[in-house]
Amino acid sequence: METPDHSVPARLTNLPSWLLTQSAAHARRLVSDGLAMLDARGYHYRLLAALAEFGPASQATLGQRSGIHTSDLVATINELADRELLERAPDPADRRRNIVTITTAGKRHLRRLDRRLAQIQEELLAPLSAGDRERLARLLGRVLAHHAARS
Amino acid sequence: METPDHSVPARLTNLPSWLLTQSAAHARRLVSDGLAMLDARGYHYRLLAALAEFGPASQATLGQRSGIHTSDLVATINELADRELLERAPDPADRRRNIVTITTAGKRHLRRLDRRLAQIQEELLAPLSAGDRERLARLLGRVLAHHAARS
DNA sequence: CTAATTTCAGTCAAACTGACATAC
DNA sequence: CGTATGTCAGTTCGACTGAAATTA
Repeated sequence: METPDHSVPARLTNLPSWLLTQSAAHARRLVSDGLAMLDARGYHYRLLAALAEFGPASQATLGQRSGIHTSDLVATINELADRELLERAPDPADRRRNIVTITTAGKRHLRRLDRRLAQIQEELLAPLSAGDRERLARLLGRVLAHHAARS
Repeated sequence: METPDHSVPARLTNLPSWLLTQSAAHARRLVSDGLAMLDARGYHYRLLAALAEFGPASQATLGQRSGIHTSDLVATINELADRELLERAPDPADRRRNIVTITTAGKRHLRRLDRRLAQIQEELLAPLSAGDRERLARLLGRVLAHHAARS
Protein backbone atom coordinates (compact mmCIF):
# COMPACT_ATOMS: atom_id res chain seq x y z
CA MET A 1 0.00 0.00 0.00
CA GLU A 2 2.09 2.85 -1.30
CA THR A 3 0.83 6.40 -1.20
CA PRO A 4 0.70 7.50 -4.83
CA ASP A 5 2.43 10.80 -3.92
CA HIS A 6 -0.35 12.89 -5.30
CA SER A 7 -0.04 16.61 -4.88
CA VAL A 8 0.44 17.31 -1.19
CA PRO A 9 3.90 17.03 0.41
CA ALA A 10 4.41 14.26 2.95
CA ARG A 11 6.00 16.83 5.23
CA LEU A 12 2.58 18.41 5.54
CA THR A 13 0.37 15.35 5.70
CA ASN A 14 2.54 14.02 8.52
CA LEU A 15 2.50 17.27 10.43
CA PRO A 16 -0.18 17.35 13.14
CA SER A 17 -0.25 21.13 13.26
CA TRP A 18 -0.94 21.14 9.53
CA LEU A 19 -3.71 18.57 9.78
CA LEU A 20 -5.20 20.61 12.57
CA THR A 21 -5.05 24.00 10.92
CA GLN A 22 -6.25 22.63 7.59
CA SER A 23 -9.28 20.87 8.98
CA ALA A 24 -9.94 23.94 11.07
CA ALA A 25 -9.86 26.00 7.90
CA HIS A 26 -12.60 23.82 6.44
CA ALA A 27 -14.53 24.09 9.68
CA ARG A 28 -14.22 27.85 9.70
CA ARG A 29 -15.39 28.12 6.14
CA LEU A 30 -18.43 25.95 6.81
CA VAL A 31 -19.27 27.81 10.00
CA SER A 32 -18.70 31.23 8.46
CA ASP A 33 -20.87 30.50 5.46
CA GLY A 34 -23.56 28.81 7.51
CA LEU A 35 -23.76 31.60 10.05
CA ALA A 36 -23.61 34.28 7.37
CA MET A 37 -26.95 33.02 6.05
CA LEU A 38 -28.37 34.08 9.41
CA ASP A 39 -26.41 37.35 9.43
CA ALA A 40 -24.17 36.02 12.16
CA ARG A 41 -20.58 35.06 12.70
CA GLY A 42 -18.57 33.05 15.19
CA TYR A 43 -18.18 35.83 17.71
CA HIS A 44 -21.93 36.35 17.84
CA TYR A 45 -22.56 32.75 18.72
CA ARG A 46 -19.81 32.60 21.29
CA LEU A 47 -21.01 35.73 23.02
CA LEU A 48 -24.69 34.79 23.00
CA ALA A 49 -23.84 31.31 24.29
CA ALA A 50 -21.84 32.79 27.17
CA LEU A 51 -24.72 35.12 28.05
CA ALA A 52 -27.39 32.44 27.81
CA GLU A 53 -25.51 29.89 29.85
CA PHE A 54 -23.96 32.04 32.56
CA GLY A 55 -26.26 35.04 32.67
CA PRO A 56 -25.58 38.78 32.50
CA ALA A 57 -22.03 39.90 33.07
CA SER A 58 -19.53 42.68 32.56
CA GLN A 59 -17.58 42.83 29.34
CA ALA A 60 -14.42 41.79 31.13
CA THR A 61 -15.90 38.55 32.40
CA LEU A 62 -17.69 37.98 29.09
CA GLY A 63 -14.30 38.13 27.46
CA GLN A 64 -13.09 35.24 29.56
CA ARG A 65 -16.23 33.20 29.10
CA SER A 66 -16.43 33.58 25.34
CA GLY A 67 -12.71 33.65 24.67
CA ILE A 68 -13.15 36.91 22.79
CA HIS A 69 -10.64 39.65 23.44
CA THR A 70 -12.29 42.45 25.37
CA SER A 71 -11.12 44.75 22.64
CA ASP A 72 -13.08 42.80 20.03
CA LEU A 73 -16.02 42.46 22.36
CA VAL A 74 -16.83 46.11 21.98
CA ALA A 75 -17.67 45.77 18.29
CA THR A 76 -19.38 42.42 18.77
CA ILE A 77 -21.63 43.83 21.46
CA ASN A 78 -22.36 46.87 19.31
CA GLU A 79 -23.50 44.66 16.46
CA LEU A 80 -25.77 42.55 18.63
CA ALA A 81 -27.09 45.53 20.58
CA ASP A 82 -28.03 47.31 17.33
CA ARG A 83 -30.24 44.34 16.53
CA GLU A 84 -31.58 44.23 20.07
CA LEU A 85 -30.30 40.72 20.69
CA LEU A 86 -28.69 41.94 23.89
CA GLU A 87 -28.65 45.01 26.11
CA ARG A 88 -25.74 46.97 27.52
CA ALA A 89 -26.43 48.90 30.71
CA PRO A 90 -24.07 50.69 33.10
CA ASP A 91 -23.45 48.88 36.38
CA PRO A 92 -24.66 51.16 39.19
CA ALA A 93 -22.35 49.40 41.65
CA ASP A 94 -19.23 50.07 39.60
CA ARG A 95 -19.47 52.78 37.03
CA ARG A 96 -16.53 51.46 35.02
CA ARG A 97 -18.56 48.40 34.10
CA ASN A 98 -21.28 47.64 31.63
CA ILE A 99 -23.65 44.83 32.40
CA VAL A 100 -24.63 42.94 29.28
CA THR A 101 -27.84 40.93 29.16
CA ILE A 102 -29.29 38.72 26.45
CA THR A 103 -32.82 39.62 25.30
CA THR A 104 -35.67 37.31 24.38
CA ALA A 105 -34.98 37.96 20.73
CA GLY A 106 -31.36 37.12 21.45
CA LYS A 107 -32.31 33.74 22.89
CA ARG A 108 -34.48 33.05 19.88
CA HIS A 109 -31.62 33.97 17.59
CA LEU A 110 -29.27 31.72 19.56
CA ARG A 111 -31.60 28.77 19.06
CA ARG A 112 -31.58 29.40 15.34
CA LEU A 113 -27.78 29.44 15.38
CA ASP A 114 -27.78 26.22 17.42
CA ARG A 115 -29.79 24.46 14.78
CA ARG A 116 -27.68 25.74 11.94
CA LEU A 117 -24.49 24.76 13.72
CA ALA A 118 -25.78 21.25 14.29
CA GLN A 119 -26.20 20.85 10.54
CA ILE A 120 -22.73 22.22 9.98
CA GLN A 121 -21.16 19.69 12.37
CA GLU A 122 -22.85 16.97 10.39
CA GLU A 123 -21.32 18.29 7.21
CA LEU A 124 -17.91 18.81 8.78
CA LEU A 125 -17.68 15.34 10.29
CA ALA A 126 -19.51 13.48 7.54
CA PRO A 127 -16.82 10.82 7.08
CA LEU A 128 -16.66 9.93 10.78
CA SER A 129 -18.84 7.52 12.73
CA ALA A 130 -20.42 8.60 16.00
CA GLY A 131 -17.67 6.80 17.89
CA ASP A 132 -14.98 8.49 15.82
CA ARG A 133 -16.54 11.88 16.44
CA GLU A 134 -16.53 11.22 20.14
CA ARG A 135 -12.89 10.13 20.06
CA LEU A 136 -11.89 13.16 18.04
CA ALA A 137 -13.70 15.47 20.44
CA ARG A 138 -11.97 13.90 23.42
CA LEU A 139 -8.52 14.15 21.89
CA LEU A 140 -9.04 17.77 20.90
CA GLY A 141 -10.51 18.52 24.30
CA ARG A 142 -7.37 17.24 25.98
CA VAL A 143 -5.10 19.30 23.76
CA LEU A 144 -7.26 22.32 24.40
CA ALA A 145 -7.37 21.82 28.16
CA HIS A 146 -3.61 21.57 28.25
CA HIS A 147 -3.03 24.83 26.44
CA ALA A 148 -5.89 26.65 28.10
CA ALA A 149 -4.33 25.84 31.47
CA ARG A 150 -1.10 27.42 30.23
CA SER A 151 -2.54 30.92 29.90
CA MET B 1 -18.83 13.59 38.25
CA GLU B 2 -20.41 16.94 37.54
CA THR B 3 -18.66 19.50 35.45
CA PRO B 4 -18.15 22.50 37.73
CA ASP B 5 -19.39 24.82 34.96
CA HIS B 6 -16.30 26.92 35.00
CA SER B 7 -16.08 29.67 32.46
CA VAL B 8 -16.60 28.15 29.01
CA PRO B 9 -20.12 27.47 27.72
CA ALA B 10 -21.12 23.84 27.18
CA ARG B 11 -22.43 24.85 23.77
CA LEU B 12 -18.84 25.48 22.78
CA THR B 13 -17.08 22.61 24.52
CA ASN B 14 -19.53 20.22 22.86
CA LEU B 15 -19.11 21.74 19.43
CA PRO B 16 -16.56 19.89 17.29
CA SER B 17 -15.98 22.88 15.02
CA TRP B 18 -15.15 24.93 18.09
CA LEU B 19 -12.76 22.32 19.49
CA LEU B 20 -11.13 22.18 16.11
CA THR B 21 -10.74 25.90 15.51
CA GLN B 22 -9.60 26.54 19.07
CA SER B 23 -6.91 23.90 19.08
CA ALA B 24 -5.91 25.09 15.63
CA ALA B 25 -5.57 28.58 17.06
CA HIS B 26 -3.09 27.26 19.62
CA ALA B 27 -1.29 25.37 16.88
CA ARG B 28 -1.10 28.45 14.72
CA ARG B 29 0.25 30.54 17.54
CA LEU B 30 2.95 27.99 18.34
CA VAL B 31 3.89 27.56 14.69
CA SER B 32 3.86 31.29 13.98
CA ASP B 33 6.04 32.11 16.96
CA GLY B 34 8.37 29.18 16.34
CA LEU B 35 8.85 29.98 12.67
CA ALA B 36 9.18 33.70 13.33
CA MET B 37 12.38 32.95 15.25
CA LEU B 38 13.78 31.69 11.96
CA ASP B 39 12.29 34.61 10.00
CA ALA B 40 9.76 32.29 8.43
CA ARG B 41 6.04 31.70 8.39
CA GLY B 42 3.67 28.92 7.43
CA TYR B 43 3.54 29.78 3.76
CA HIS B 44 7.33 29.62 3.50
CA TYR B 45 7.43 26.11 4.87
CA ARG B 46 4.57 24.89 2.74
CA LEU B 47 6.09 26.28 -0.42
CA LEU B 48 9.61 25.02 0.28
CA ALA B 49 8.23 21.60 1.17
CA ALA B 50 6.31 21.42 -2.11
CA LEU B 51 9.44 22.40 -4.04
CA ALA B 52 11.73 20.00 -2.20
CA GLU B 53 9.42 17.02 -2.51
CA PHE B 54 8.06 17.43 -6.02
CA GLY B 55 10.75 19.48 -7.72
CA PRO B 56 10.58 22.69 -9.75
CA ALA B 57 7.18 23.77 -11.00
CA SER B 58 5.12 26.67 -12.26
CA GLN B 59 3.37 28.89 -9.77
CA ALA B 60 0.02 27.47 -10.77
CA THR B 61 0.96 23.92 -9.91
CA LEU B 62 2.83 25.09 -6.80
CA GLY B 63 -0.42 26.62 -5.68
CA GLN B 64 -2.12 23.24 -5.80
CA ARG B 65 0.74 21.42 -4.13
CA SER B 66 1.17 23.85 -1.27
CA GLY B 67 -2.48 24.80 -0.91
CA ILE B 68 -1.51 28.45 -1.21
CA HIS B 69 -3.65 30.66 -3.40
CA THR B 70 -1.75 31.64 -6.52
CA SER B 71 -2.46 35.21 -5.60
CA ASP B 72 -0.65 34.82 -2.25
CA LEU B 73 2.03 32.79 -3.87
CA VAL B 74 3.39 35.85 -5.63
CA ALA B 75 4.36 37.57 -2.39
CA THR B 76 5.58 34.34 -0.80
CA ILE B 77 7.88 33.64 -3.74
CA ASN B 78 9.10 37.22 -3.69
CA GLU B 79 10.06 36.91 -0.05
CA LEU B 80 11.93 33.65 -0.54
CA ALA B 81 13.54 34.76 -3.79
CA ASP B 82 14.86 37.91 -2.10
CA ARG B 83 16.70 35.68 0.35
CA GLU B 84 17.84 33.38 -2.45
CA LEU B 85 16.07 30.37 -1.00
CA LEU B 86 14.49 29.73 -4.39
CA GLU B 87 14.76 30.95 -7.96
CA ARG B 88 12.09 32.13 -10.34
CA ALA B 89 12.89 31.77 -14.03
CA PRO B 90 10.69 32.18 -17.09
CA ASP B 91 9.64 28.93 -18.77
CA PRO B 92 11.03 28.98 -22.33
CA ALA B 93 8.38 26.47 -23.44
CA ASP B 94 5.47 28.62 -22.26
CA ARG B 95 6.21 32.25 -21.71
CA ARG B 96 3.25 32.77 -19.40
CA ARG B 97 4.87 30.52 -16.84
CA ASN B 98 7.58 30.94 -14.25
CA ILE B 99 9.50 27.90 -13.19
CA VAL B 100 10.35 28.04 -9.52
CA THR B 101 13.28 26.03 -8.16
CA ILE B 102 14.55 25.60 -4.61
CA THR B 103 18.20 26.49 -4.02
CA THR B 104 20.75 24.74 -1.86
CA ALA B 105 20.32 27.46 0.74
CA GLY B 106 16.60 26.87 0.49
CA LYS B 107 17.01 23.18 1.27
CA ARG B 108 19.20 24.03 4.22
CA HIS B 109 16.60 26.50 5.45
CA LEU B 110 13.88 23.88 5.02
CA ARG B 111 15.82 21.45 7.21
CA ARG B 112 16.04 24.08 9.91
CA LEU B 113 12.30 24.62 9.70
CA ASP B 114 11.75 20.85 9.87
CA ARG B 115 13.64 20.66 13.12
CA ARG B 116 11.85 23.61 14.62
CA LEU B 117 8.47 22.24 13.61
CA ALA B 118 9.26 18.90 15.20
CA GLN B 119 9.78 20.66 18.52
CA ILE B 120 6.56 22.56 18.04
CA GLN B 121 4.56 19.38 17.49
CA GLU B 122 5.95 18.07 20.73
CA GLU B 123 4.75 21.16 22.51
CA LEU B 124 1.38 21.15 20.78
CA LEU B 125 0.62 17.51 21.52
CA ALA B 126 2.31 17.34 24.92
CA PRO B 127 -0.72 15.83 26.71
CA LEU B 128 -1.16 13.00 24.18
CA SER B 129 0.59 9.63 24.06
CA ALA B 130 2.18 8.43 20.83
CA GLY B 131 -0.88 6.27 20.19
CA ASP B 132 -3.22 9.18 20.81
CA ARG B 133 -1.25 11.35 18.44
CA GLU B 134 -1.50 8.70 15.77
CA ARG B 135 -5.24 8.37 16.30
CA LEU B 136 -5.74 12.10 16.19
CA ALA B 137 -3.74 12.36 12.98
CA ARG B 138 -5.79 9.61 11.35
CA LEU B 139 -9.10 11.16 12.30
CA LEU B 140 -8.07 14.59 11.08
CA GLY B 141 -6.66 13.05 7.93
CA ARG B 142 -10.01 11.50 7.15
CA VAL B 143 -11.89 14.74 7.70
CA LEU B 144 -9.37 16.51 5.53
CA ALA B 145 -9.49 13.96 2.75
CA HIS B 146 -13.26 14.20 2.65
CA HIS B 147 -13.30 17.95 2.23
CA ALA B 148 -10.29 18.09 -0.04
CA ALA B 149 -12.09 15.72 -2.41
CA ARG B 150 -15.01 18.16 -2.43
CA SER B 151 -13.12 20.99 -4.08
C1' DC C 1 -0.87 55.99 43.39
C1' DT C 2 -2.15 51.64 41.42
C1' DA C 3 -5.33 48.71 39.23
C1' DA C 4 -9.45 47.44 36.53
C1' DT C 5 -12.67 48.48 32.79
C1' DT C 6 -14.04 49.99 28.41
C1' DT C 7 -12.97 51.95 24.00
C1' DC C 8 -10.33 52.92 19.89
C1' DA C 9 -6.92 52.34 16.44
C1' DG C 10 -4.04 49.46 14.75
C1' DT C 11 -1.27 44.77 13.23
C1' DC C 12 -0.94 39.99 11.55
C1' DA C 13 -1.39 35.36 9.16
C1' DA C 14 -4.20 32.79 6.40
C1' DA C 15 -7.76 32.29 3.09
C1' DC C 16 -10.06 34.28 -0.49
C1' DT C 17 -12.17 37.62 -4.54
C1' DG C 18 -12.01 40.31 -8.57
C1' DA C 19 -9.74 42.57 -12.14
C1' DC C 20 -6.17 42.91 -15.49
C1' DA C 21 -2.30 42.04 -18.91
C1' DT C 22 -0.02 38.62 -21.28
C1' DA C 23 0.53 34.47 -23.73
C1' DC C 24 -1.30 30.04 -25.31
C1' DC D 1 -11.82 33.36 -29.99
C1' DG D 2 -11.64 31.44 -25.10
C1' DT D 3 -8.54 29.82 -21.54
C1' DA D 4 -4.46 29.65 -18.48
C1' DT D 5 -0.99 32.22 -15.99
C1' DG D 6 0.91 35.53 -13.14
C1' DT D 7 0.28 40.02 -10.78
C1' DC D 8 -2.00 43.49 -8.02
C1' DA D 9 -5.29 45.48 -4.94
C1' DG D 10 -8.50 44.61 -1.65
C1' DT D 11 -11.57 41.95 1.86
C1' DT D 12 -12.77 38.87 5.73
C1' DC D 13 -12.45 36.48 10.17
C1' DG D 14 -10.16 35.60 14.25
C1' DA D 15 -6.50 36.72 17.38
C1' DC D 16 -3.84 40.05 19.26
C1' DT D 17 -1.21 44.82 20.83
C1' DG D 18 -0.93 49.37 22.63
C1' DA D 19 -2.69 53.45 24.25
C1' DA D 20 -6.11 56.46 26.25
C1' DA D 21 -10.03 57.85 29.41
C1' DT D 22 -12.71 56.78 33.36
C1' DT D 23 -13.48 55.04 37.82
C1' DA D 24 -12.34 51.99 41.98
